[in-house]
Amino acid sequence: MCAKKVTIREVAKRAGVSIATVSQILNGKAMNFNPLTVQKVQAARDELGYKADHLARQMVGKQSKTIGILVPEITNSFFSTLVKGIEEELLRSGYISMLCNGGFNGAKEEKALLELAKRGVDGFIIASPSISDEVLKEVLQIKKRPVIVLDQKTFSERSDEVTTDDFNGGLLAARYLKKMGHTKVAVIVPDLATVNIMYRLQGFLVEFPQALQIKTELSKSGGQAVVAELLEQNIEAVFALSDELAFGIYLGMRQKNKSIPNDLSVIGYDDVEMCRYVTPALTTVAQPIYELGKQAADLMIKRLASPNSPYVKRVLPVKLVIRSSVEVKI
Amino acid sequence: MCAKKVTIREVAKRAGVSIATVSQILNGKAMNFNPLTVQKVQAARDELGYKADHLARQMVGKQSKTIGILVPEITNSFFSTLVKGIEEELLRSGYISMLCNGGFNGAKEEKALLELAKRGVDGFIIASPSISDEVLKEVLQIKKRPVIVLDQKTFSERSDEVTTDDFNGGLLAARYLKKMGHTKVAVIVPDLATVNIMYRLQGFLVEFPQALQIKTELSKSGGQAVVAELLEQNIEAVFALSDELAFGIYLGMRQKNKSIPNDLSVIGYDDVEMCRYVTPALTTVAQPIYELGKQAADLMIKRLASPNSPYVKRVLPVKLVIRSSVEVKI
DNA sequence: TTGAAAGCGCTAACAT
DNA sequence: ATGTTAGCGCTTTCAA
Repeated sequence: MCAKKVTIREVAKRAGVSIATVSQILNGKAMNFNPLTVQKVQAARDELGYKADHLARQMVGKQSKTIGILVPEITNSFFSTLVKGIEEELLRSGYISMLCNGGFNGAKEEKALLELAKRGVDGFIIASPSISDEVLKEVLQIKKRPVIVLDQKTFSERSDEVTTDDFNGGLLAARYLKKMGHTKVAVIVPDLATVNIMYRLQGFLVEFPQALQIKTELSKSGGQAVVAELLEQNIEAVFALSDELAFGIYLGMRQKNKSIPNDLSVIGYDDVEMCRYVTPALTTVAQPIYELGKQAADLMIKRLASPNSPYVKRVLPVKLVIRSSVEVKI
Repeated sequence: MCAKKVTIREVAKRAGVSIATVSQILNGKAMNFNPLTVQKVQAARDELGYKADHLARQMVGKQSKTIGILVPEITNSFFSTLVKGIEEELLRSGYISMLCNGGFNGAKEEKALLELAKRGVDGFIIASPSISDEVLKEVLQIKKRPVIVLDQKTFSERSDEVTTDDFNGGLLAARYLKKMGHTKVAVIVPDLATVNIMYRLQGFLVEFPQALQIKTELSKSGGQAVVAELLEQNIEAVFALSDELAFGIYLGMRQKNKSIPNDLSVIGYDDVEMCRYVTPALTTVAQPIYELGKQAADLMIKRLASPNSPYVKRVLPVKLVIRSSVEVKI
């Protein structure tokens, strides 16, 4: 009812002890105190509904229990489910997420990171291909706060890391295409290449070293733009390095009155939710995106708990999900 | 380079003035000071690269420049673009977003809101159908922090509000269907009905009072589940109260080997990005989702600037986007 | 076993 | 025009 904030002082007064005692007892050091005192303090706290003020606490150097998250584009299904995974795992441990959207824009990302740092986040989870190492280092150095780099880019040797098995993903896609009897294949390569995407490509090229490589933007419209060339070159099957790209190809094909998979087989990457709903349903390499987020959060929580343990790298498995966008030619 | 935090004291020393002077000058009260002093202080700040500590500032009762955002499901395209709009507008004014995902779960939402409150957010932007009024009020009362309720639910008369013209949206959909010659129509109604969705329905029913109403969950799988009944009842055209629902219907239809729009016309709501990429491209009522987010953020910023101005309600226009999922029968 | 007191970095009222 | 000082709510030595 009454909106007054109850402070530690009131609890102390009510319990008839000093504020120091209250602080101690309420912070896990109860064992050093007379059980009776403990009792009184806890009772007082409960009666008054006392909750320690987060901000005051941070000021004295405690954790903020807040993690900064930076993604390039929350609107992208991949990142939104990633964020969901992170956010849920974090909240479970009492951490909260501060989200920033970098928009693939270096300057904005830097600003966002700085703002996050100002608010005293305990750590950063960063998934952004365009963030530069220098910015990262700069932000990092302001205070010794842990960073977890996700998927998009390797960050030297100074952080934990979670990735998926990109190389294998590429391989899986290629093998499937080969098995289905395709030989004249292409792969769409983003102009803004990141480490993990390159691994996918490498995996793919193991089976199809001669594959036609077409560069474009890693987005729906990027995919759409590439259809003309695909058709000109008489490509049978194309490996899109992301589902987004594949969806763009779908649209491009429809606009040219061509059909998938008759006129062109396409295989995507990510296994975003919409893959099932698109026509024909998109065959794709599934990354455990939600799990990726959870793992990242988990790593962060562990790191915060023991800041000096050696850096960890986790790699999550991928798998092929066969649906209807690849023609069976044999 | 050096990770030490530079405090106001060092700036003061360097400039040869007191910390109070520094604080004043750096907080817009420079006009009361000797230009020379101002000069010195600013120089000192720049040389040292001083940035006021956010937390210390908050402690003395300043704003945190942080807004708490609660959405039910960030994974949903509608909410992710909403969040993007909010986040971008906020960041532009130096505010940062703390995002929580409610997951349509009252308890989790409450927890999230409480965590946000603990971190001293200046205000809340809440878009969640399942949040109860009591929880909202409770959180609100802890401190007098403004709330903006978005879309999903009206929150008594104690907050600003942004919505879109839902009634008109429903009307638009109905009129189009009628104009295209459809008479045997259905509308999918979510079992968890929110105010704005009800308006859509009402608008639709103006033109089709006798429309078949089918209840289901407001999600892709909800849409999928409803296809059987649609077919049984020989419905010609269906109004899905959200694009998600429509996508579900697409899948359901494909599974039954039926085609859209030949066997069933469908019209969606929201105009999520995927509408263009789905086959056939989905005709839908477009809400300016991104704009909705921006407006909400804008409202919040204004409210924070003048806490006592009268509450505002903005309603944004919607429009019909005609694509290929409705059959032209005339 | 408990309490007094010194900050954390900043702002704002009050002196000078 | 500028400096002094008292907090904000909490944690943490250090003494008692």
